Amino acid sequence: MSEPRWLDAREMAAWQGFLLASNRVGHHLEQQLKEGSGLSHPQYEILVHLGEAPGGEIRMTELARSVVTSKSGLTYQVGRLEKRGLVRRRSCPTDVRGVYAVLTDEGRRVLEGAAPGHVAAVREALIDVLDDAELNLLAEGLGRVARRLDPDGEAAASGSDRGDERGD
Amino acid sequence: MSEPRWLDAREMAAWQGFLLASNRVGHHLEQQLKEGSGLSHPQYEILVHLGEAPGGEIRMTELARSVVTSKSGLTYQVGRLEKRGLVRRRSCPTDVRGVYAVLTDEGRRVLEGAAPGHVAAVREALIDVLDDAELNLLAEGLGRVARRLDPDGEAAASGSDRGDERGD
DNA sequence: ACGCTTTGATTCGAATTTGAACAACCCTAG
DNA sequence: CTAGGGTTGTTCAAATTCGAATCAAAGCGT
Repeated sequence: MSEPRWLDAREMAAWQGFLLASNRVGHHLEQQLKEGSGLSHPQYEILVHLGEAPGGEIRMTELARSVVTSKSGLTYQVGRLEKRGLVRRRSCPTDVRGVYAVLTDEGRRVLEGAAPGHVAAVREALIDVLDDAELNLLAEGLGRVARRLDPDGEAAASGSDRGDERGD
Repeated sequence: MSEPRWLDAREMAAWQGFLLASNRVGHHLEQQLKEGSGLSHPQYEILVHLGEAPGGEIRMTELARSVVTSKSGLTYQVGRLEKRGLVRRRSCPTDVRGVYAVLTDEGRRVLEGAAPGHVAAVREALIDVLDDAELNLLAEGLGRVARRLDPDGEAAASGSDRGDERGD
């Protein structure tokens, strides 16, 4: 811990690229979603997860783990979605405290309406800008980065990936 | 605009990796900065830019362009930094409306105190997790992605990079 | 059955972000 | 010189975020 190892030019470029790309892609998608379907990105993510879950319902806590926002943030966003009729709350039969978030028909409709524009935006902003090698890097390298910072278990499967592949 | 081109498995993995890594690295650094120096990431970025500017001062509008936040967001954060004595405001002599944000001695001290821990965190979270080839791809690929989404000039220099390299 | 520790979800207050509206000002064409 | 158009920075309200505190209920060992 003597003199800190500063970043050389290449490392700096990588860091700057990562930082800028994160922010700009984030803003770009936020924008697209908002004007395309009136959804924020957190909200869209919630709908996606619900749409893929069997029965279209997930417990709040589990949902909070799959999504970027905190627990209280999730309560807020689900409340918002509920007010728009895209999601419904159902209390868990086996656990009085438990609450399921359930995707309504209307919610599924909105989700399916929003998805094409969203993937198109993702392609335009990120995927289609990169070549094969670069795509692999994002998947492998950044996957590794993300996994190392996993708030949950430090003990990730030693295989190249975990089992929670989800769509978009 | 017929049937949208969905993401195949590899593209999906890349997108997920990028998204997760962005969020987790962001949170990680935010956390580290906050408890290391009581600075938020936006605030730290402001100090860095000021620290590299000649005379340690930059016009508000120019600063707003270099940083992630919006114009009003910048006003807020500079106000915050001013209250902590790390930044001072100075009105521009040639333009009455103009305002320079100026790094104070105390501000420079705090910046220099915060920098080592920050780069260490950046290394730990991102840089040191990737090998040489991956760093190069990251710099090139995400640099390209970021440049394409540049809110300012669509007309970027055709060279591989622009001239605004900044430290961290 | 009884305490005690965890867990599930919400509520609350404080901090932050954004875009729109605003007031003041610069500059250039005519 | 002077009106019009663009700039500059701030203010404002609304939306969102987070973490800590809260409250009820489940799980557990005895």
